[in-house]
Amino acid sequence: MKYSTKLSDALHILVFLSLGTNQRPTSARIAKSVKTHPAYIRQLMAVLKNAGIISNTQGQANATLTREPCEITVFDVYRAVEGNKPLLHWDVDTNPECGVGIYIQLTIADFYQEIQETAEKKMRSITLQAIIEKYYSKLTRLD
Amino acid sequence: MKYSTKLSDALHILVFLSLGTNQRPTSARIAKSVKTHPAYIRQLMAVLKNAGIISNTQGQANATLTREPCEITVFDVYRAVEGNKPLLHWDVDTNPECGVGIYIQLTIADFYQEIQETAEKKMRSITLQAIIEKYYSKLTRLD
DNA sequence: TTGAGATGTTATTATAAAAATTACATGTTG
DNA sequence: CAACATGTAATTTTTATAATAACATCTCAA
Repeated sequence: MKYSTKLSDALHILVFLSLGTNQRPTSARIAKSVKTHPAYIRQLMAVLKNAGIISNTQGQANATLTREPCEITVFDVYRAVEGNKPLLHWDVDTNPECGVGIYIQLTIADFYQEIQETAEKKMRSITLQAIIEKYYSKLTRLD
Repeated sequence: MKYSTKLSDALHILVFLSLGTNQRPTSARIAKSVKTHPAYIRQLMAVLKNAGIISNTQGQANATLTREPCEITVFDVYRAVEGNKPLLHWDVDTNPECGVGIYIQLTIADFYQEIQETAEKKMRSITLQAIIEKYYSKLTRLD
């Protein structure tokens, strides 16, 4: 399949909103920046709105963050756009007849869960604020 | 796309080899346990062999681990089968005309790298030995 | 009140990464 | 030599995702 870039694109949207250019944040303008289709942006924004991360009104291009960038974490956005989809996938379809098969995968699932929690903890520690700051520093000095 | 289960399947193979049943570990037998195609198992085993995790001889079904299960980590297997593929993917194809576009994604890439390293550190801490032990404990008591 | 322009939402199509499968060369052993 | 195994490349199928289309609904200003 294609790789999911939903998290990246959703973060892109949030940074775009934070920058607050003098132009209204229409789905068309954001789509141009992300280089994608406006409808896809609207879909992501609907999800972000549903998760309470942004607010919006139909008919108007007035999307804004519902809270400060320092209070929005990468994990909030990940959960919003990816739901419960994990980073690693165990093999659901093994042979149930073979005792080894299913129990190995269930064991692997346990360890994947540990890896997931570790990654999620890290995601919780990264705020939109941090992303914006690093973005600005990239703009000024080229590091 | 489909989700990759290469890591899970490769770990499955390694546990299968560790268990050391009285039957030879042919790709056909392992495939039956994983419920997949023998050629796919051979492909994964070729990768594991190439990474120095197992040894094998063509024509014989004599695959074995090259080192103790406590010296093989989940990360070793991840690197072997997934190469440099990361857990999270930033959006490579943004608008270069829009300063926001590419620099946001480069910034996101930096933070993804941090998340990646955190997850990899965790993966390094999980050994095949630990998986085998947990597997056995699942077999005996049902937890 | 009407029209331009915006979001909201569903459905369909295209893309791409992965597993499944095929085919066959090559190696091993009895 | 025959049966059976791995090694490997090529092709096909599957499937999660992005792209796109279509249209309802909302907002605002002329």
